[in-house]
Amino acid sequence: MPLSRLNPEQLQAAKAPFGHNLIIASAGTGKTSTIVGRIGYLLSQGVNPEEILLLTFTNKAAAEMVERVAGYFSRDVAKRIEAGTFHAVSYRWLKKLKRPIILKQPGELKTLFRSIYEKRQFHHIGAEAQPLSANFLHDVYSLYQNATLEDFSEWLPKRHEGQEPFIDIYLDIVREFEETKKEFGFVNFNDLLILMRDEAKRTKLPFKEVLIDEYQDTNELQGSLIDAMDPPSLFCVGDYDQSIYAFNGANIHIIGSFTKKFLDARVFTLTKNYRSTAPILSLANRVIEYNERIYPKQLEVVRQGSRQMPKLLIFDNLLQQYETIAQMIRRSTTPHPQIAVIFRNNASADGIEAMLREQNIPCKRKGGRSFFDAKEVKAALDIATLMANPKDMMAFIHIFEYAKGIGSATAKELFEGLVALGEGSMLQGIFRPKAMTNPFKARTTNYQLGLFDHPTQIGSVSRFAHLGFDEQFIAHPILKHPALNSDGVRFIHDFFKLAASLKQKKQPQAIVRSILSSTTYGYIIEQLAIKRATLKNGEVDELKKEEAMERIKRKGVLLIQLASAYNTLEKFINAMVLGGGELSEGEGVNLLTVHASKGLEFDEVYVIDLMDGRFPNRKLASQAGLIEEERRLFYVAVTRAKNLLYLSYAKYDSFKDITFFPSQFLYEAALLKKDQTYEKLKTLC
DNA sequence: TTACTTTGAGTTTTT
DNA sequence: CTCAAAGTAA
Repeated sequence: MPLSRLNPEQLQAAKAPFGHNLIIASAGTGKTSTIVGRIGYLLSQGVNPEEILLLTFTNKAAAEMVERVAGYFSRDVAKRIEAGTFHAVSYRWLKKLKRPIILKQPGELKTLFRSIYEKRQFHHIGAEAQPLSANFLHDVYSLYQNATLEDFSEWLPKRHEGQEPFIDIYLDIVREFEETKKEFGFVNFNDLLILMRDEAKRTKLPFKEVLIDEYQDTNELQGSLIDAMDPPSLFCVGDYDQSIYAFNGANIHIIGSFTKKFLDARVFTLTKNYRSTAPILSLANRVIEYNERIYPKQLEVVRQGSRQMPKLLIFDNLLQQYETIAQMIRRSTTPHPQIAVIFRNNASADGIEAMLREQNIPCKRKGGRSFFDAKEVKAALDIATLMANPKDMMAFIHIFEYAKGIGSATAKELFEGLVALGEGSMLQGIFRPKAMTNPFKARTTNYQLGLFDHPTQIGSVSRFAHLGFDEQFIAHPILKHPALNSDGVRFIHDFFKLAASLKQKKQPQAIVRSILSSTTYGYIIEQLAIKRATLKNGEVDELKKEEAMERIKRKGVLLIQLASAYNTLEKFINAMVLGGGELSEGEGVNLLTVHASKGLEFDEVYVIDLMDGRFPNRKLASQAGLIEEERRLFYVAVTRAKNLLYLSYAKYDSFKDITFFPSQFLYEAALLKKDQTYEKLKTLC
């Protein structure tokens, strides 16, 4: 029973009565054990696993907790618990309710937003300020959805000065954006939560208790979703000092006002730290004391024995820092997976990774974003997406843009042509096209003036007869498109063949394999490799091309591996969107941003690049309240360490010729003696 | 409308 | 340095 392993204060929390329970769990106090214990307690009290909802910050965290529950009970019981991120759970529920939604990669819908934005004119408005750019407006809107329940027109001018004159145009863009998404069934991450909230308002969900991990990072949208679910019992676990997602609308007010919101609230505080040694903890506490306290912090160190002091490492040069740390890691007796290098900005990762590679030290880096951003991965997933959702015009366009002579405009017309030929179904349009003289009605009226009704002229089918394709294909009405050249026709032919073979398959892995070995995909990656190997003078470096091809193939292998874990194509594709960012590549030393390190622990930790401007990020910290958030980031970083903690900074970047001052947190940690530099840094916030 | 060239802007963190 | 936007030729 998981409860027997808990200490008295954890046990008290785990056995809390049903109701509104808040558990303040500082770093390393056994938060996960307490949640697992709580689930165990609920199950022992006769609550069905299906009636438990566990919301976590990452899907990995959810999987780990479910795994631990499985260890105490059975896999079958654990699997029936509804667990995952807010987004993943919402997605599953909306699917269960048969809502017609297609989850798209965030960047995709941003492109859609941009195309809607570009139809608008701004210059006729005599405003002093420049309008926000399309990308920026999209991000502002997305933050708005997460951060507040106010009207956009109220919220935006408060945050962006001088933007009132544009607000009507912005509202119109947003309206069309929402309408277009609805029309295609596309949803993004925010929509999942919003739609789920609407469902929760309409119908009572079957949960007896909702457990929320990392409650301090809940934003207004997530908060309103929980309110809408209105479960009979809440079990919220968090730590004020670890709130680091303000940029995503996280609001520490939500955890701070829990007892005001629920007058019957019970608060449990876990005070015993099992993770870190005393010197590490006291360093962390010294720094976080500089933030205003909401709850008093009274951490007790449990661990005794060897107590190595945290070490400050100072370097003259940035590269020297990376090099020396790589050497220290090489000489360390700590197993590599128990070592982490933690930094504020992803930019730090490249330097340290290169140095580790040089010394043959394997390392593991969160490769999620960059992996799925790669064009070759996108192309493969777009093809797969199209098989799962044949209505996805964006995926179709992305694929067909690779064909020579076909751009986004023609690709769109081809898609619409196929849909017309298939009487609403693109796939049917490919395989069983309706007899139709010309699927491109709109075009005939204003383009090339109907020339292509004559068999030998442009747009007629017979002009491709010499390419040697079978008669049935040559007769396909889609080939009547006047803009097509023989390259385009060949591409269409190969794609049709691929689509036919994919239609036979069900297993995602088999589908991915077919895609990767297809002529269409081969053609796409050939183009990508050539582009990457093209030198400034326009020549193609064959060696470079080979290398590019090699990298592309490696990603393909990974994609096949990823696909093996799923038994339907739809599940696979959506898991890639929902959990794609969590996937990491490689084995060995962990390279992590502070944000990514949340919830993890390591024997030996290096927090690097602790320079003013980088950490804290000066551009951000100068804004009100954000130096506190940077300080919490520092707190999260150092509290990852169990035994050994190294903090490092470099005085100079010789590549960019920048001189650095040490981070103010090093002074606050009393690793540096407060001097004029510190006084100067303080004035900057 | 596409394909290619040049210019220019930007580099925080994530589901 | 990378990548997107803008410009330009066909």
